[in-house]
Amino acid sequence: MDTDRSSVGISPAEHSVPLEASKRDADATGTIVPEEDLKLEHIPDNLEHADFSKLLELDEKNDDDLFHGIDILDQQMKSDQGKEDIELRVEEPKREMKEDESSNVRNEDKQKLEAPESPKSMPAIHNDEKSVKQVYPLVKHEENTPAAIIQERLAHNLQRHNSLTPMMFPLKQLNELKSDMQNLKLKTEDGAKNSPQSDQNTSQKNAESPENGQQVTQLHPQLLQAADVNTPTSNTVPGASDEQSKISAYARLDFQDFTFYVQTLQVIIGRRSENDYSHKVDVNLGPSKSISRRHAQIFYNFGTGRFELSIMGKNGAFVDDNFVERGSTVPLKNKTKIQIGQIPFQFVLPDHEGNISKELASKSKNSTANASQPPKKKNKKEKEVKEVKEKKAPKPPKPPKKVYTLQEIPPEYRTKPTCSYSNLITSCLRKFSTEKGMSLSEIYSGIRELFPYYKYCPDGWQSSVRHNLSLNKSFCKVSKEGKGWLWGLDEEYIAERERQKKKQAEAQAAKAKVAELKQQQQQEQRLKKQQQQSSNSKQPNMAQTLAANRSDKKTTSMDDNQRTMKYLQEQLMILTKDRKGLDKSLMAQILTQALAMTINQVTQAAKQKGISGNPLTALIDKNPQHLNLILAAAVNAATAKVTKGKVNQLVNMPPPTVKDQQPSAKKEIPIKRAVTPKPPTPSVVNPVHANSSNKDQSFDPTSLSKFFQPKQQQGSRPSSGMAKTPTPPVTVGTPKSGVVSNGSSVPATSPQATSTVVPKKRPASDTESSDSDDSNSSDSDEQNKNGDSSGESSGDSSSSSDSDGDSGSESETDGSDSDSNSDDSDNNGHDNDDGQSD
DNA sequence: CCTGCAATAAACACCC
DNA sequence: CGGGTGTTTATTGCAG
Ligand SMILES: [Mg+2]
Repeated sequence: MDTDRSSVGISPAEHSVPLEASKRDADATGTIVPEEDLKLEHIPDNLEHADFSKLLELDEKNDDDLFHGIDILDQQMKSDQGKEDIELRVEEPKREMKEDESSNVRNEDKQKLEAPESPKSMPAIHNDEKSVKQVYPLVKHEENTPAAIIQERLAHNLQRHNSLTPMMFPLKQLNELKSDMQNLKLKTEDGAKNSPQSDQNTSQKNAESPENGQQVTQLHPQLLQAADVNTPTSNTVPGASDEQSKISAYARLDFQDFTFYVQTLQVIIGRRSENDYSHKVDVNLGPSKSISRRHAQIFYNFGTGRFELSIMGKNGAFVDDNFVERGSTVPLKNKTKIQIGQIPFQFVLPDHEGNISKELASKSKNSTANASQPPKKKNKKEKEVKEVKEKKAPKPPKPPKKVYTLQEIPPEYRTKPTCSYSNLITSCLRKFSTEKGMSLSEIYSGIRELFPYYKYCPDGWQSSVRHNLSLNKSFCKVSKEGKGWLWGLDEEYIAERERQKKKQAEAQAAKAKVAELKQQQQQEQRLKKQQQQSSNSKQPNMAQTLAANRSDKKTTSMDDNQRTMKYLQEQLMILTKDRKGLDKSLMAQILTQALAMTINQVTQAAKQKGISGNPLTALIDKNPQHLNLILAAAVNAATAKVTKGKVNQLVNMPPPTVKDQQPSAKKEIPIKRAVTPKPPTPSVVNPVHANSSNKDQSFDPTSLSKFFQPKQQQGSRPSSGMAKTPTPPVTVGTPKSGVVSNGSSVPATSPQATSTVVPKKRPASDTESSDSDDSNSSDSDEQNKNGDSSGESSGDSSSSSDSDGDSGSESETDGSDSDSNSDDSDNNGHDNDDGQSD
């Protein structure tokens, strides 16, 4: 009964919801977020479509009832086609409800749903049944045998058509396979005796449903393929008595004495005695009491794309010789051995071609190659959650987690949200976190709140969330609480990353621009040539003339650009005369990037300064040396990038060509000494400036060059990173605004200074400000301290390199190997110390 | 074909 | 001992 602790703090919403996993433990931590924060609105109340409403109803019922959902589903589908579902009635005249172990009491509800209307089409059905039997004479069963019952079932299965179907196999040679079956010997031999007739022989096949047509398809397009193939006419009676080739099914259950074809997405396996019509059983395993009425269910899990087996029977079952307790659900692979009570059987999937795989695991259970999934869904986007459900086994140990059945999940929550985990976590923290952060379980709940999909799907996502928290630098531990940490966002890092992204985008744009210019240039040249030729030859013909004119026009307009480009290219060539062993393609990349960077930076700088016109041209005219410096810096930066740091200084900073400036000033730039975020204040002083006229002021070499530095550097990030303050506990709460504007120079502005923070120890002089926050400061401070002192800080700090790493591609190499080790160890190990201070 | 990235799964180490 | 947490790694599939 305990509800998941996570839910505790977080959403009231959870209550109303079916209730999810029940984990329990209310540990102290529980408290946390103000409940109000989370609200739920997932409950679908807007379903107007009849189908939906049915689903809803289902939702409200409890587990047991759910199992019957199948009918509903089927029915719905059928109804679409206007078919019959009569058979149901036929077979189960009236179920008196009662007995079923747990609670079938509510079955009736469902029944209403399923068997609403009229029986008019009945007749046909009957025929079908007969035909079926006829068709497959091979089977001979006496009335009460399971086989007989099954057959009965099949008969109506015939009519149902499966809508969402995984792939089916045409069972042409089913029979052949059976032989293999024999191989299976489960430990049940005796069982057979016990339940004498239970497993008699009978082979049955279910005919298949007719049109699985298109509507169904939408959901699982592929599923159908196979079906389509065979389905043709088949459906109801495979009229052809001679060949059973028409049968199609998603899978097959091979019993020692008979075969059951799984032609619906869910099949209930259990016990049913002759007169007992109280419950529906697709596969009757006979009267043995060791088998529950609804002992197991085989269903197709759309989420995992495979069939799964849920054990509901009290005595559990054996799957591939391993005991599976009640309440558990296990995936079924091709040829999975299953034993319920004393009855062993094997689950067999069709092979890809749609044929039954025949090789079978005759001998050893070797590795069954193909995974179990028969139908795979093709578009991943539409992934659907799935589920199965189950209940908790009282005595056996654990209350597994509840698994939901497709029908149980509100339609709107069946598909996985597209956003990435990092976005998921970020928005969760932004929305629910307090300055202290959120605990893992709170994050889980927050995410479920944000996207109810996660309430219904299997827990793998939590692993992903943890993985993200650890790995992604955007998330940091803010403070410690009991078991784990409270997580928060590292706004600084995020801002930084964003900046970087932007920059990259710009660079790309610039590159594109360069490419464009180049093309134009080429074109122009071509035209020129043509012109020349033509003129030489004789008189230009019309076309040529026109072309020429046109080109002229363009030319003039782009004259500037061309000239500039040409100039830049020339300069670049000069600068890079010494290629230091780099090959052509690399050089090409470097030059292109350098060009792009230069253009980009100059343009931007000009924009900032409000300079209009073509800044490059202006620069060329007014201060070529300066331009060269920029080019040189760009080349170096591009080189570092392209070579991943192998080569850092392709060009000597004091540019060869035009040098004569102040190498000193610019020199510092390229390296990554990070640390001081210093604005380019240095007096700079330099000839250049001097030389240049005032106008140039707009371009400050230093500042520009800065842009070209490999990466890390910039602003705050580095400093913080290095400093190690593992990012001041940022708080998540306030962040909204986010981003810091400025970029380059000082980190200072912390995004939202608001909370916490306080860089703490860190000798570094610089780290920016310490913001003070009154309110939280105290707490945060302390926490910070802890954090710092604790290993973590050390880890990070040590990893200053790593900080670099991520940002810059170049560092990759180094960062990865050596660093990681040391860092890691640090991190992990240390955590403890601090720990409990709180 | 290679690289980078996000999603997944899991193995492990720790802590309660 | 067992579950919740954090870290890491390996794998996979997609995208550029
Ligand atoms: Mg992290």
